[in-house]
Amino acid sequence: MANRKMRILVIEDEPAIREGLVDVLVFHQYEVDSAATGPDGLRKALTGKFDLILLDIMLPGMDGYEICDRVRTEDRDQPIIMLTAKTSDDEIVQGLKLGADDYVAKPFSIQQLVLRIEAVLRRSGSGRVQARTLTLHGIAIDTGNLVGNNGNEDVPFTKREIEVLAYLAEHSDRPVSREELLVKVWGYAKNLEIETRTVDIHIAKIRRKIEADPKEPRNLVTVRGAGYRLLAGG
Amino acid sequence: MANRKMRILVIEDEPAIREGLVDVLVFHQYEVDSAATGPDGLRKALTGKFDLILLDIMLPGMDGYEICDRVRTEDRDQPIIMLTAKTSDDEIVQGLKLGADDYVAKPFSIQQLVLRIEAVLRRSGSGRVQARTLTLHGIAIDTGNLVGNNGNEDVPFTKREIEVLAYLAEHSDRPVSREELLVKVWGYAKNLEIETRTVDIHIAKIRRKIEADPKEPRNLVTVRGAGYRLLAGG
DNA sequence: GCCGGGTTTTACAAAAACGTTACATTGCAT
DNA sequence: ATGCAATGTAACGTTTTTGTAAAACCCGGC
Repeated sequence: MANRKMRILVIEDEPAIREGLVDVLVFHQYEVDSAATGPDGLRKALTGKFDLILLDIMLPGMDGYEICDRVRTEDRDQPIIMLTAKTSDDEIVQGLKLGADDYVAKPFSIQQLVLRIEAVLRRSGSGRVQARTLTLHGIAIDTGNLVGNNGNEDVPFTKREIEVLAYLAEHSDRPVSREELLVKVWGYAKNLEIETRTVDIHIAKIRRKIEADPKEPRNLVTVRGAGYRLLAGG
Repeated sequence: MANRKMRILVIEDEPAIREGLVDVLVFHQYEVDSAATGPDGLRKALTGKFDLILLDIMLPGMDGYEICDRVRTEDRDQPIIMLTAKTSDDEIVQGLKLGADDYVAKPFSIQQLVLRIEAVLRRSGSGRVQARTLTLHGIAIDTGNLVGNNGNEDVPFTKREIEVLAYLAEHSDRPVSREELLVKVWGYAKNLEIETRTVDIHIAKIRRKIEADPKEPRNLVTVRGAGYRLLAGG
């Protein structure tokens, strides 16, 4: 599973959008299949071979909610991203409640969509952290090779550390709580009473690697009462 | 995301249902209290500290309609969801007339109920402090990151301070009393003799952060005898 | 089995936030 | 002006949150 191509199914009736999505995803190194109708999409989805399903809500023959529901009945862990035309909260909430992992409101930017796709795939445990470079104050981190370079020497990171950093980087507009990290990175079930300090420990270790002065962090700051936040830019 | 747990009161006489509801709601991250009789339920409901009340109609001592009515007389905005055993239109209509925000007919699926709860809470907009920017005279406050910026430097806020500011901002058309803040932000029960100055202290601390001259507040003013008021705009 | 890197728990220290008490000050009615 | 109730706030003790060293644990490779 390490480096095989991820398989994505696109269920979308509008030809222009469907073909555009397929092209973009192929360009981004995914293996892509597509369906133009609800029933056809459901049939393909139920083969269970896809790492992710991109699912439009408005479809001829069968709407996205029902497909989502039926696929999830079959496979609780099938990652699904809903494509919703409206931004109505109700619609989004309904989608998420039916088990979608994320939703993207149309019109969406390709970049946005690809980010979400990578996030969902990583979360789903397929374990692929997109190889890229995180540029912080005083250090650049190659998430693919698990190493950083501070201009002086290479600094090795563990996989877990990179996962934490990648998640924080993806949500660098806000602080991320320990609970959220436990759920999204560690895969703990939500709602459990928490009695672990493992997040803090990992943050401390990361800080020792990425901060010139870990006591005065400039990259990975604590927002007391809310969580940790990675400051973008460098 | 600086948010507190939502508080829900369950008023239901049948122990099995009541306890089941409590368990489910606790699991869903709500802070839950319950009452088994009408009078007890009314007493708790009138404390005003709950973001939502789940109210059975058939109750010993006092029926759900009366409770709904009396609670609504006290607080027009108290969100209430009725639990009705019958699906009779009359019953539902009567409940909605009396001001219930929604009704759920027994037997209901948990999923269904949780969806309704979330919908009502979202509509009522109470509780969770959503990330946004409060723009005041001389300072802009990012409630998601718990920091303000006065054009010169970053000013950190605590969670409680942000909750108070957010509540005042939401009701900036009028002064908000200390008691109301204690109920809505601190979660104290209403009608208790007050012997704490903690609200004043927090106001003082907030003023030191948001006012150029805390002695002459321009953003957070005192309305003697009525409470505090946050002046919008900047 | 044993070793070793990575991870988690334990245990304690430090820092920040919180609430109370005590007293000062202000505004308003008389 | 005087008195009283409401408001402001400094200072202190308590609780909660966060930081981190050190020990325990876990698991794959040999």
